[in-house]
Amino acid sequence: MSTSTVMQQKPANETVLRKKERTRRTILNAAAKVFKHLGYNATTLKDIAEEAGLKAGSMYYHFSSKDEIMDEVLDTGLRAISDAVNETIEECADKNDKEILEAVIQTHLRMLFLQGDYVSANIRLYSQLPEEIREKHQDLRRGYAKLWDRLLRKARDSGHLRSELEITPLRQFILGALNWSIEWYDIENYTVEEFSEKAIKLIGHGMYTSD
Amino acid sequence: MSTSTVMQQKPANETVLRKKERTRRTILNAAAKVFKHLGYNATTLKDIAEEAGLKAGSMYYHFSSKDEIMDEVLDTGLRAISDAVNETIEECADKNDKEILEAVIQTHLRMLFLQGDYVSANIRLYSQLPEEIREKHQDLRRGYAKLWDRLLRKARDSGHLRSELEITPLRQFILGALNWSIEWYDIENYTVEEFSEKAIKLIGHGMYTSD
Amino acid sequence: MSTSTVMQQKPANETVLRKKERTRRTILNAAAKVFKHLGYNATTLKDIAEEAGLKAGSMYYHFSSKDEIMDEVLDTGLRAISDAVNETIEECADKNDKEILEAVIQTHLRMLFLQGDYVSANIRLYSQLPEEIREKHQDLRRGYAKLWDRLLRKARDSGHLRSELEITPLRQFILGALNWSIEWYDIENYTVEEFSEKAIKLIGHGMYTSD
Amino acid sequence: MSTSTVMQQKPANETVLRKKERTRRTILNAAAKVFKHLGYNATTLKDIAEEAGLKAGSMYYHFSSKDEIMDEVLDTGLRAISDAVNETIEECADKNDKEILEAVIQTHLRMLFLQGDYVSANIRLYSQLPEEIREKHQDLRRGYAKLWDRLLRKARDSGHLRSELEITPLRQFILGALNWSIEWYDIENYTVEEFSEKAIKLIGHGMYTSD
DNA sequence: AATGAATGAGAGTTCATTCAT
DNA sequence: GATGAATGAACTCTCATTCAT
Repeated sequence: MSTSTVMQQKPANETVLRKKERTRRTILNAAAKVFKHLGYNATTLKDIAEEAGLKAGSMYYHFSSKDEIMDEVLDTGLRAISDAVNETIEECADKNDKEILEAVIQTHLRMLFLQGDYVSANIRLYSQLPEEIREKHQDLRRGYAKLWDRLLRKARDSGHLRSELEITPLRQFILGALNWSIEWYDIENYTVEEFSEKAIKLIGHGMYTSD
Repeated sequence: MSTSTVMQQKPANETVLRKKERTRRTILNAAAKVFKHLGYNATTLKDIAEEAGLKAGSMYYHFSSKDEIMDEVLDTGLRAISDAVNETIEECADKNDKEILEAVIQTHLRMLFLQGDYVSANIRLYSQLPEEIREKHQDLRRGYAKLWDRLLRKARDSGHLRSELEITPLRQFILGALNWSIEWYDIENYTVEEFSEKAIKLIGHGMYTSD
Repeated sequence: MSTSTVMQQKPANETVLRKKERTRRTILNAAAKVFKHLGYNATTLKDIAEEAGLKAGSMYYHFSSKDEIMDEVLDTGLRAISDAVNETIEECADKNDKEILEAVIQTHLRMLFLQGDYVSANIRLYSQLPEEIREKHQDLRRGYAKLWDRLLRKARDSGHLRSELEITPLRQFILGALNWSIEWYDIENYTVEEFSEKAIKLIGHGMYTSD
Repeated sequence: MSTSTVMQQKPANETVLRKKERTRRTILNAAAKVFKHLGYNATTLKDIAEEAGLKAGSMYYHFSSKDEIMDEVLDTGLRAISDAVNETIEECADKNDKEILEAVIQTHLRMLFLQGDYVSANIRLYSQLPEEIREKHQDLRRGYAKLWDRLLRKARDSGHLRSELEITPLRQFILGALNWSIEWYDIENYTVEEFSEKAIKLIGHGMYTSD
């Protein structure tokens, strides 16, 4: 009844909410990690549960199916990288299209390697998912692709890229080269910055001696 | 028991052997196709059997496990692309390192898109396989990687590639860009030759306007 | 601790008791309804809880198991119909055995169709219950059967029923015909009174033309 | 190559066919028995498998789901009783409608008590089945109901039954009384013939002394 | 060489039940 | 008194594998 009572209750309530949310997050983290490691089909709910520190059946209090977990991992990953790239673009408001492109490449790689398992799980698993799951996720993916297409088109229009390059295959080559690095990049060898620099140089100027 | 009986058996025996070999091949073809399409875990032996025109149990006469089939599909795929690349190199004995590299890129892509399902199954599935299967296949993979490394190093030493490029990441970038194309390349849009040309130009000269 | 405190607590306590009792009743009503609709096994505690407006776990404050709820629903249903029949008999003190029998048939049907879900849940579910639950309920059931047997025997002794009829099968036929009607009787077609009249005539005089 | 070879193969083939068919039948028999005893939901595939002498998973070689087994048990039961009743009618071609009706009642009861578990499983379980299964089975049920309706209408039109009786409720009362007997009839007390006679008398002439 | 038939291990999922809060 | 959260046992179903024929 006193103010203090109300204030005591509020945090209590919040704590409760946080507990559920915390467990959900724990499960998703575990799922992202295991999914990324084993792939979709080979990952068992038991695997995820063990990683999250609870029993398989318990996860049904938080999610209604394995697919739903996968859905959320996928979306979280793509939103994370998409948001980061958008933010990068905003921060580069005063730079030219080439500089923006390079910043975005770096951000894409940074998210791929440093940002938990969501992004990398998304990239690694997408192609091996059952149609049904992939479909639900398609719109987000397309959105990210269009974001790149806009950047590339702008850079081409402003004369930074060769005019004969077609946007779609270009984007696919670039993202292919970047994404594939998840299979082999070892942070022990280069920092993400060093790695990005290499990638940018190669994608930008190619491998041939320029003469 | 009579001589004639023995002589009848011999060809019969040969035919039997040939038939066995033929069925093995049929199973492998079916397996490559289905594995490529569905992935390792999602593919059932029944799926493969149906595609091959027999019953699941029958395959155990030819292979001792699902893994063994996968093993052989993987190896066949890598041997095919590896042999093709080697052959290309031989054919290019009189060309310079740059020309060889470009020919090899084209061969790699040609094998990926035109050569049955073994090569593409190998490329698509490798990363999602159980550790245990991947390990067995590692040596072959490494061999193919070294083959590329040799080509790239030679081209760099002969002044065709920028001297500051490190071989290993370079190879990984290139193969990443090429291999990833399996997820999106559509033969309806460009012939493999057109496609290769684009890839070579991009990898060779980069996307920037050269000045 | 002061008198007033005690006096405040007393009503408070009573309210609590009443509330507890009220919730118990709410749960039982919900249970009867859902059990009747879905059957014993297909009904989840969550279903009942939702119908009762609380959460599944909460019911364990009022009942110690699903079986206990079922027990009580069963007993309540049989007590209701049994009490109603007894009351009817009392009210018919001045009527003859035939008239009593007819009144009782009507009461049985009225309870079956108009009296909440307890009676109908009892009738519908009894036969599909696990042995263990059925056993606990057996005595009540037998009591109701004996009640009918007494009525029938008396009516037979007083010459209203054919003397060659055996009481037990007779009772079972009658109750069978009446109880089965729960599967098909539609209150939209006839009122319970019309329906009872039909039933009484049929059971009383049979379907043949009487000659 | 000789005729005898061909003839030897044929039985072999037949035996194989029979084996599969025999196991199917074994499973269905087991299912009918257990379903009848425990009800649909409480019956486990393990229960059925044990009764049939194999493992739960093995049944999926013969049926594709629990529901499919239930479907077939239901249909088999209704077809059996329906066929038997039709046959009875044919055999009674020279009898009058009343005699036919009585013969049919006896057949219905005979099937209910003597004819394996299919018929009784059908009668006992129908009302507790999930909507979805019930729907598939509805047509057959309706067919059987119509068969009775025809008999009853004919008997009424030919003056054997009271003219004021409505067919549908009459049929439901009769079948209710007959079917319910499955819950209590004990073959130790009366033969099916004795039992049928009682039923016919009661349904035909009612319980009242006729004056 | 191939098939029919069965198995057992393990998958995802459901649910009555428990218990700290 | 009630809830949120978790558990464990059991369920239906799938599948690689086996083996008699």
